[in-house]
Amino acid sequence: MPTKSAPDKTLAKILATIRAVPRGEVAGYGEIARRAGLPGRARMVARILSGNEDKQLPWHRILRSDGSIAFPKDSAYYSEQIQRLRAEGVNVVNGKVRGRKTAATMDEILWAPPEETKASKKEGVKKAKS
DNA sequence: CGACTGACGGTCG
DNA sequence: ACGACCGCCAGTC
Repeated sequence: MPTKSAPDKTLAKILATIRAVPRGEVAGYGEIARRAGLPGRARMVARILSGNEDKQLPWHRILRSDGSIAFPKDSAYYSEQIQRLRAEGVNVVNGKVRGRKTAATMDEILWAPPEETKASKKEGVKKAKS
């Protein structure tokens, strides 16, 4: 194996970070790299994933920074990734993943955390709890 | 050693 | 919202 590439340590770190992504969650390439302590190595993460063979690896949870699928729509992986994500309860629309940022449903808005409390300035939007 | 490439990211028109 | 451009990093030719 001629290519020695990055130290196995780095590789392991990245893989570990990817595996650390909880089910039903998604993360960007750059995000993974950054979490792994490798800022600016987004492409390296992509390279690793491109050559991965580990089925255990939740590669489908890795998307672009804008939340879109990294594959062209005509790619087989494209649909597969979306299916896997949906299987985990992730909302995917038009090749893009809807994180909690985009409040798709009204429920999401009403149930949203006090972060965007701007809504609270309205009338009696009392916050509810589970 | 230099050019090309890629499951990227951010900016600009 | 979308595509064109440019910048980055590591690997391959």
